Amino acid sequence: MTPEEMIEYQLAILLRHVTSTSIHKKIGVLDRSAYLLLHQIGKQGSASVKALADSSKLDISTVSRQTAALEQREYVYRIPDPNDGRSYSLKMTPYGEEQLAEHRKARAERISELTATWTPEERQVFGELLTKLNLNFL
Amino acid sequence: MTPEEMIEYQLAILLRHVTSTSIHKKIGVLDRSAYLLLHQIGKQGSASVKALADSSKLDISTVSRQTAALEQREYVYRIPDPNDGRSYSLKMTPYGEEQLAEHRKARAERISELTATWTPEERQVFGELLTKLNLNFL
DNA sequence: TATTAAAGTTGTATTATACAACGATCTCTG
DNA sequence: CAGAGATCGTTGTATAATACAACTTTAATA
Repeated sequence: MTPEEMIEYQLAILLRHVTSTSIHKKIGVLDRSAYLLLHQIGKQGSASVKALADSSKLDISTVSRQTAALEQREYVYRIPDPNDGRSYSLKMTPYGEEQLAEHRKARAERISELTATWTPEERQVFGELLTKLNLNFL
Repeated sequence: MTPEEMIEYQLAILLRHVTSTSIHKKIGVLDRSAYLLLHQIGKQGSASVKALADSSKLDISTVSRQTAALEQREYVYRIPDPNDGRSYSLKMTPYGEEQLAEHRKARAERISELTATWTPEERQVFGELLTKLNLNFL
């Protein structure tokens, strides 16, 4: 098997694993969508629905519903964009920040478990290669 | 950011990327489910619905529908299990083998593109670490 | 042998997603 | 500067993958 074949196959398996452990037995309180959106909002300080849709490669209608859910659960609040009456800035509430931090911690712990037998170098290299792969997806 | 945090975040992103490129713009003809099932059947020569459900960590009802679809498209056929009247052995048809091979090739090519700037060692290491991660999921 | 368990199918519900239609607002061109 | 067309966001609808529950048939066990 070539490395490319190994990667593609293992990615397919990984996807299956991760979806099956995240969809119904979600880690922590946030589902993957919520987690990624909060992460993105946190990284940028604030973001519009459109910006989130672009960066997550989801349809704006999907993100609209997801952000509405986040707002309803009081993870985020929205302030009207002063420069554009159609648009909002979504910002995290302190509660949202807290939930995100907690969630990230739970996820990182899960990774620690899954890589318990790895060397620190392996974890480092794996993280870097994943990052590099994701950059090339864009 | 710790390596664990980097890994968990990049995995979340990767999952988003892969689902968005696989669900609606599926590579080749097979969707991910079909691909993984065929792969599994191929690896073991044949498999029952139950065995596939176990190894893919999906509900048996889900796999039942998916294998029915595979059968309907003539990628697989079923022969009754001589030792168990409730069960079938699913085997790939030559056509199914062909489609699987083609699909794997398309996927591997996609990986080649995505890792075009990587060194061969990086690809090798990444494939190995992914494999190791998946083993720990079980 | 009678009861319980297991394999598979089918019905139903949920969830994440995309696309389409729409209202409100913005931008740009004549 | 007014109207046409583009854009932001929401909501309606459709689809696909999934799980759970009910059921049938067959096997295993007590």
